[in-house]
Amino acid sequence: MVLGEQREAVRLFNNPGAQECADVIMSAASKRRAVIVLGVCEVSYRGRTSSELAKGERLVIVKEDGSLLVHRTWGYKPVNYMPPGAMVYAKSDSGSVVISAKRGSESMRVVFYKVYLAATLNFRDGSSFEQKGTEAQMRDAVTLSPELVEKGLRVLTHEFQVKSGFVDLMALDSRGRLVAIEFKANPAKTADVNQLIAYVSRLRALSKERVIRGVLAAPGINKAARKLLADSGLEFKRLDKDECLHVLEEFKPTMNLLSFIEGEDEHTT
Amino acid sequence: MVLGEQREAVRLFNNPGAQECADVIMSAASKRRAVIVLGVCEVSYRGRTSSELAKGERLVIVKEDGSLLVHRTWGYKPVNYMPPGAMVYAKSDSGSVVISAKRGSESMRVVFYKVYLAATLNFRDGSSFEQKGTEAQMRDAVTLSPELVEKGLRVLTHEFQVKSGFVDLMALDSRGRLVAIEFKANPAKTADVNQLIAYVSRLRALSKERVIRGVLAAPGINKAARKLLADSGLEFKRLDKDECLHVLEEFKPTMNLLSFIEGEDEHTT
DNA sequence: CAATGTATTTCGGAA
DNA sequence: TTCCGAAGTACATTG
Repeated sequence: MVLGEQREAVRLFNNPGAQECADVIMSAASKRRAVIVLGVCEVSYRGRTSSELAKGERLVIVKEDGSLLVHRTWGYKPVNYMPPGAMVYAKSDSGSVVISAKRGSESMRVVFYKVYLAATLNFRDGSSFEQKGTEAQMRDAVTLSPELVEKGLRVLTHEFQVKSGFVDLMALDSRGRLVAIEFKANPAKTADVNQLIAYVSRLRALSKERVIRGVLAAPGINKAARKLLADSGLEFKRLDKDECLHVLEEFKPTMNLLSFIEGEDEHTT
Repeated sequence: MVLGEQREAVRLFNNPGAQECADVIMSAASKRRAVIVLGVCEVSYRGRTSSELAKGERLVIVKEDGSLLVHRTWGYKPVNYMPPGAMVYAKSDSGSVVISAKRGSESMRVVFYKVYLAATLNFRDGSSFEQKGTEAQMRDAVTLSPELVEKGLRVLTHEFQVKSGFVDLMALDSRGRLVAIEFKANPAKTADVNQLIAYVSRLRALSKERVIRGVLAAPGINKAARKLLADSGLEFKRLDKDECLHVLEEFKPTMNLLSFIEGEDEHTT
């Protein structure tokens, strides 16, 4: 493909026969290389559910980690797939290419009646994927600047475990009341309120004499969720993702969060 | 690609120049056809979060609905993507191919420094995707055969709305107590118990004199969830997916569920 | 290893 | 259109 180079990043097989195509897939699998196959196929899956997909033209990707994706020409999600870790086999069977994938009790079978194109990928891709603006970062920002939620707030701990799960952040307000804070990076929904309800009721069961506040901190909240929250005696605090990122940027030069928290724990005796 | 046929399912562009590649993508977009591009690219995304992905060899799929996927050679999920509905543009810029996608406040930019292969797909795929063994089907099976959960159970309604959400199935047990049933197609977790807790506490608030039972019906349950369930005075009922499917198969010849339920509603005055 | 919760969740259905 | 919850969720993280 790329003449003059040692490594061939892409090797094409145009209109391969069934046997050739099966060989290409098996050979790629043995070398831990990804393969893409374009053609007419049908797919069946047995495992967590069962599914059947009748004949049609699709793109199939067999990845080097054993994951297998069947993509149509529309939609974000693959119409059928196997998660990473599957054992993938391919064979020729009466003019068709049969790709089978097994992973525990799950199995998938793709039958290609016609293959337009197969390509093996010998790709290099060591780059890391950097992402900003997640829920964890909102929590970190509030840990660094509790006033993002309210003035006088003091952070006690994060990921505090109760039976129903983990409270994102536990804090004390200016009047000494415990505050359980649940962060959401997206507009809060009823399910998120349920989560907070469960946490707060657990906390109240743990300590009946203390006043426990529950705060849902998110960039927004829908109407039903807001109503449920109010009815449950809990609070909403709008928290902007950009503000949080801004705070993190400010603190970044000084220290990183991990060492900050670890250090504090060590100094607190 | 397929000689002698009118339609060309796959059109290949081997080592295309930047301008040619951009043209191929724009032309495919205008005809609502999918394109795949193999090559060296970097990706940035701004929107719900921000992300940067440095240079590496990847497979990019531009689909006919405007979705755009950047796949590495491993992993089920695309490393970067735009959901369906994006406006996709491509242009050549100083030897590189720049693909931009916009959708509301989200935007993505893929820069290809080298394209090994581009292919436009003129695919036919009208087949429907059939799936069996979902949570909704478990609920339907129990509606048809309430004894799957327990003897003497009578189904009242499904998707009963309370403030916290929708109760999968409401029923009366043999002693006239209300039973709220939550189905899970997968082994039940703490989060599922929290959901049931929220529903049952809502129902109890609605009718203080009635006894309300809460049942979590799933093929299994993990330990923590089972403990939380017991502590909350709720019940677990193991429900096998295959049994449910069996019931559905049995009833299938007689009537379909929809007409069954609709009909019952009409006759109930 | 199991369990827990996020996700640029996506997707479909119902109000 | 908005809202809601399931998903063959996948995935990272932590006990």
